[in-house]
Amino acid sequence: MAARAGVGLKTVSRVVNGEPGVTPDTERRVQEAIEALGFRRNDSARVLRKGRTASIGLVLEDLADPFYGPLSRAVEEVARAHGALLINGSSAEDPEREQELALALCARRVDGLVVIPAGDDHRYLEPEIRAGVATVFVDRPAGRIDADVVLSDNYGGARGGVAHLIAHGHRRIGFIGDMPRIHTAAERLRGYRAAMEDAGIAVEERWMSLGATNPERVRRATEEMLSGADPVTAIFAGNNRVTVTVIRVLAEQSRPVALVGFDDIELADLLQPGVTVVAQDAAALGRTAAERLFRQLDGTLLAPERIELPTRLVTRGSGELPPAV
Amino acid sequence: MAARAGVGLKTVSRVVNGEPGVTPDTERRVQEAIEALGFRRNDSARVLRKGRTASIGLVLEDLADPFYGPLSRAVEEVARAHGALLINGSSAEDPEREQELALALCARRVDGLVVIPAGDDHRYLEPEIRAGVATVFVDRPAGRIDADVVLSDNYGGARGGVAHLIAHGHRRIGFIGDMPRIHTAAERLRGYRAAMEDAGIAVEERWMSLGATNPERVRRATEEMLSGADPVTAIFAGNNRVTVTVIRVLAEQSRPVALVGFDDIELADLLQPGVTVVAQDAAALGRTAAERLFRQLDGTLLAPERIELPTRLVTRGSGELPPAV
DNA sequence: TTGAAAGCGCTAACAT
DNA sequence: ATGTTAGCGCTTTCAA
Repeated sequence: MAARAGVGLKTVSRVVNGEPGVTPDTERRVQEAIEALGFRRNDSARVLRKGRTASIGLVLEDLADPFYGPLSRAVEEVARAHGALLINGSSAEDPEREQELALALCARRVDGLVVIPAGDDHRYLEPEIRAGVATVFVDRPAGRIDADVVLSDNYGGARGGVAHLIAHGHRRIGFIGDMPRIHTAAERLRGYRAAMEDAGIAVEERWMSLGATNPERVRRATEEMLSGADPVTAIFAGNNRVTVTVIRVLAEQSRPVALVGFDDIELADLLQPGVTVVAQDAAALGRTAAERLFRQLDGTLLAPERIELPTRLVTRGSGELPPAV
Repeated sequence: MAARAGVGLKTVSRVVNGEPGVTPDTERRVQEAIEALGFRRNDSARVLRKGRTASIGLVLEDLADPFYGPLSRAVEEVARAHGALLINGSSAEDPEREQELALALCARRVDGLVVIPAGDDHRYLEPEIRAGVATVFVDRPAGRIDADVVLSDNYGGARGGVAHLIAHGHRRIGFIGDMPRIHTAAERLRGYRAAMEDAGIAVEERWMSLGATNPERVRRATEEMLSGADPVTAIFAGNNRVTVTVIRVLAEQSRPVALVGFDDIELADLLQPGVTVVAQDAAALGRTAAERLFRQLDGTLLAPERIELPTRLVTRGSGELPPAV
């Protein structure tokens, strides 16, 4: 490479990186050689030498979920603004896979890591963090480790949503959520209980159903709450997956059942009735986390913080239905 | 590291990589040292030496688009099955950004590249391909370069969808699509024209509108087609973004207008009427492309091929409405 | 079974 | 303005 241009190795390096101190004439000669020989810089070697990879990792649950797409995109935008690439992987809600992925990313020497936890113990990241890998957790808190966390106000959002149903006259309100080991699910359930308690309503066991969010289970849970002697008159759906299935089941019912869902859904406004939701801003979640990550990297070393983003109640009709007699 | 365990450098390497030829006793000593000193293998150096990175790149249009989420996830699954990580970036439909991203990925020495083209000239990838980077294009064909391509049958799908409308009595049918420079948009328009021609219908200019898919423009285009002397009685929407906006506009109309959309949409079955669509399988697109990529990598060197996946007409009501008088 | 030496492609530090 | 040297952390090769 250098030989072909008849210059020293370092000069080539200078040209490639646009560093100063090269005569226009030499530069041209080097450029020619680059073209002719088809030179392609090897960033692996560069990384090895410089210590920074200009890439960050994102471990999330499922890239195909409409909630994580925008989040991921927001992280990518911030990374791009900082000249970094994004490597991402899906944990599929499996703690082991989360760890495996996160450590693989660290072995690649990503500069930082944004993690949407599947597990509840992140001590395995301690050596990495000590070694300088910036780390931020999003959507759910880190487990057994002190780190930056960016969350939505799951508790407050759910509490507000359920209070909204109560304000519209409901007392028998069902809650269908994700597996209780998932932090967001637990928090939303807590919000549900709080709103009910605020209204002096004693919650019955059969009004609550936590578990996998696959359509079959959610359908069964919904149907059970709607049958029997004193069926619920309203349902609070714990996330977007649940909401979609509950909508399907409610559409088959003869009497109207009120519904408020956590997470916004596309076309929710066009259904009959429109679906009232507690919306969280997935993009803001991602953006905030990524910005925090790069601030860690900038050396503005700040103490780990817990940032909570507000949710927003969007009324569209389904949450304002009165209890059916 | 090696010093601490009192062994040679290579022995540590052997232990870390689980290579044979180490006494259990020595291995234990090395493991201890690893724990104590918090060793973390640096894959950058490994890559530099081995030549392969066990990672592939994915350049797509927008990770936040519900069409690309599942596609990306499918690519990731295949990569994972082959022990590779996925690095992905969004081109935002900007050819320059596509190129910048693709080349950045190549500089990182990804083993392969899956590209959803934004531009129509991919000669810039020739040196990379020659250097051994496996490359597959998805969703849209490569430009001015001979490479593997995995596509949906955009032409046939659109033709079938429009024929469906014609079969239900429509003759004045509008087509609203993406910018004509985008291959899928052009192909779908071609399918529209073919179906119309098959039926002996002379297409009028004002029935066709191609351009950006932002809500404002699509809304305007829809409203124009629906006004005037001989308004269209049916609309074929060129992709999921367009469909969503058209649904909104149609919901405001007093008379019913038939609609068939390209791409499936969540909750399309629950709207009134249900939305008839030409569905493509985004996950299959991604899976097929990624599998092809790894077959290139496996050395089963095959000649570049063009694979076309079928689409599926899903009737739900909106496409079966008769023309309103 | 183990180790020493060379080198992957690059850049930082120091000549010239 | 340009070149030389050393070394990033690992694996490959060959020798002990």
